[in-house]
Amino acid sequence: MNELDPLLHSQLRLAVMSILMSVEEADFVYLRQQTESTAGNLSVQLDKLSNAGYISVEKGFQGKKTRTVCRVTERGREAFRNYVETIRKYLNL
Amino acid sequence: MNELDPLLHSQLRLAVMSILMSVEEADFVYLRQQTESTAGNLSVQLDKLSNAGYISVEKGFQGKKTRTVCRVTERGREAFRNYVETIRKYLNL
DNA sequence: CTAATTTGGTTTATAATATAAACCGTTGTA
DNA sequence: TACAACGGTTTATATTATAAACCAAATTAG
Repeated sequence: MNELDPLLHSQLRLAVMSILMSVEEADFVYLRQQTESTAGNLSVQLDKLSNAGYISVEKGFQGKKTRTVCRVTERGREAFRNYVETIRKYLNL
Repeated sequence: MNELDPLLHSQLRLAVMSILMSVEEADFVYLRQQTESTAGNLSVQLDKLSNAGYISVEKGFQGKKTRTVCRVTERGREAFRNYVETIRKYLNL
């Protein structure tokens, strides 16, 4: 039995990756709404995904308001696919 | 997005449940071998699953040696199935 | 027989993780 | 000019996973 990538085996980070896998671009506010997480928690988990190179985080402006846009990187896609394959074995899927 | 049962969203506990779902009875030593976990870790996680009523743990003897046999309960089966359904949404499966 | 070693665990300490609370700068608004 | 709201970040806390230390019984070695 293989190890489950600890970076992905976390409820919130998995939810974020799940969204980004299907959407290709999502900002902080949207992720917060979809995941129903607190801003602090989301911020921390985005950092971790970013530091791992699984997502890119771009801070820009929407008019005068700041806007943080996230995208999954190719590395992130691969890690996600790999996680899916691994956990399928645990779930007997 | 639903919550992932924290009792099952743990590498080792999920591995144990996965095994028990397909085997219907497994002892401590077997689980230790299959999961490649330390005895301490396994002991703790079995306790948690047991306290949650997800598995039954029976301590008996095999000749003169002690033998701890585990089985998944109906409650455990249901929780596992539910976990699978929930995480499928995260994984887009 | 007695002393080590192994087996099958449990208990306890530690390290890592997730999460929320408190905070901060900017921007609209009363 | 305050003061609330938005978009976050940083820091503190509580939980969790994990390994290390330990224990009793059984086996093996001298």
